Amino acid sequence: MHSFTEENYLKTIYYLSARQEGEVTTNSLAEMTATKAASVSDMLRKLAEKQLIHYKKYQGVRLTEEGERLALKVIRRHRIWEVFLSEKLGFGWDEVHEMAEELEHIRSEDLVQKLDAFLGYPQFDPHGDPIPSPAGHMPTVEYTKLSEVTVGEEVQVMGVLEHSPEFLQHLDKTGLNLGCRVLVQDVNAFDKSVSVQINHEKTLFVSNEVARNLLVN
Amino acid sequence: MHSFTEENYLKTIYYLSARQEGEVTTNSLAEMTATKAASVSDMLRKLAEKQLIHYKKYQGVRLTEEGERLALKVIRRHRIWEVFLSEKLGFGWDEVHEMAEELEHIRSEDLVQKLDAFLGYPQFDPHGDPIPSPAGHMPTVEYTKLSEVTVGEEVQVMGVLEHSPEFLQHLDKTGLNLGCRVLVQDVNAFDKSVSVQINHEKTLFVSNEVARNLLVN
DNA sequence: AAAAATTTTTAGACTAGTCTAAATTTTTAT
DNA sequence: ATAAAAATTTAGACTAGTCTAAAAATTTTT
Ligand SMILES: [Mn+2]
Ligand SMILES: [Mn+2]
Ligand SMILES: [Mn+2]
Ligand SMILES: [Mn+2]
Repeated sequence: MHSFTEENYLKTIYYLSARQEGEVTTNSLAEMTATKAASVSDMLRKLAEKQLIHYKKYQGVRLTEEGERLALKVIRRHRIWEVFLSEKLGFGWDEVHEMAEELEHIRSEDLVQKLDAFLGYPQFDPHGDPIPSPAGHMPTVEYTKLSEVTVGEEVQVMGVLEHSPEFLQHLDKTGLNLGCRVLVQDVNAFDKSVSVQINHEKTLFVSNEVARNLLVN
Repeated sequence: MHSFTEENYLKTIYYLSARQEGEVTTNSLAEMTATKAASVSDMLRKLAEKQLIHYKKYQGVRLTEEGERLALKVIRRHRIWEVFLSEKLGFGWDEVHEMAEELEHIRSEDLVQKLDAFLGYPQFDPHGDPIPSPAGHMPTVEYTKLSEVTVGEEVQVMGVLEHSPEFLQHLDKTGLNLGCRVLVQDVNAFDKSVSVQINHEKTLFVSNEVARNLLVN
C-alpha cells in the first residue's frame, strides 16, 4: 500500500518527465510539490528502495515501470473524478481540480471502475486531458497551441496547458470554452496576440500568453 | 482545520455517547478506534485543548457543542456518500461503509452540498440511518428491534444496528432487505428465535441474534 | 477500610514527513 | 584547470500519531 504523499510524488514525477526529456531534478520536484529539496531527497531514497523510481544520487530521477503504472492509476482516478464533479455535480472546470486532488487518493479499484461506467467511460477530463486506460496506458493526443496556428485556419479548442482557476475563469469570461470553433483572423507581429472569431460569431483578441496555453486540433 | 484522525475520534465519541448514557470511557474509544488506551489519552488531551470535548482526567469524555457539530458534519458526509455509492454506482449496502470511511474526510462544504442535491436530498442512508441536516441536527427516529415485536404484528424493516458486511450479506441471502414487510408468526420460548413471514410470501426463521439487530417500525 | 483488580495516564520510544543548516557533488564561468 | 556558483544530499530537529511499559487513580471485592 502507498501513502498519499508517495502517490503525489509519483504523479509529479510523471508530469515533470512528460514535460521535458531526461531525468527529473530534485529542485523541480521541490518546487512542484511545494516542499524543500531536502524533503524531496529523503522521499526519493524511499521511493527508490520501493523500486518505484530509478535514482542515482545527484543524477535525477525516472519512474520505473511499476512507478509509472502507479502514477497513471492516480492520474486516471483524478481525471475521472474531475469528470464526475463537472458532469454530474455541475462544478465549473475551474473548481474541480482541488477536490480531485483529494478524491484521487481514495483507494478502491472497484470504485473508480464503477464511477467510470456511471460516467459512460469518458475519454477526456473537463480540461481536455485524456484519461489513462484501466490497464495503465496514457492515450496520445496531437494538439497544437493556438499560438502556432496560421492565419486563416479554423480550429477547435481541445484543451488547456495552464490549469489555474484564474486562467480558466478568464476563458469562461471571454467565451473560449472547450469545443468552441476558433478562426484565426490575424496575428499581431509586435506582441504575437491573435485576433480570432469564435463560433462564426463574435471576434476577440487573445494575448500570446493565453494563446500559448490553449490547445487546439 | 482538523485532521482525519481528529474527525474519526469525534465521530466515535458521538456514536459511543449515543449508545449509552454518561461519559465515554478511554477504553471503549480504544477498542472502537482499534488503538491503545495510551494513544486515546494523548488524543483526548489534544481535543480538550481545542475545546472539542469536555474532559477531566480519569472521568471520561463528552463532546462540546462545537465537537458535536463537527462530528455530525462527518457523519452527514459519510451517509451521503453511502447513498451515492449505493444509489448511483450500484454498490451493495455491505460494500459502501468502507469507502465512505475515506470519502467522509474530503473537505469541501460545496461538494457535500452539491452531492446532496444530486441525490435528491435523501433522508436515510442505505442502512436506514438518518442523515443529519446541513445545520448539524440529527433527526430522531423511533424504531423497535424485531426481537421486541409481539406475535401477530406486521412491521417493516427500517434499518440495522449491526453494520458488518457479514451480517448484511446474511440479510441479503435470506431476503430481509430494507423496506420489506415482516409478519411475526411465532417466538420460540427457548432460544427466542422468531418465525416470520416476509412480504406475505415465504416464511423463515430468524435467530434472536439477527432479530436484535434488525430495526423495524 | 484495606486490598485487589481495573482503568487511565504518563514516560519514553518509534515512523512518516517535513524543516533549516551544513556538507558534498556537479555544473558553470573564468 | 581552477574557482565560483548551483544543485543535491546529509545531519539533526520537529510534529502527529502510534506503541509498550510503568505509574497513578479509580472501582470493586473482601
Ligand atoms: Mn486536475
Ligand atoms: Mn484536469
Ligand atoms: Mn457506514
Ligand atoms: Mn450507513
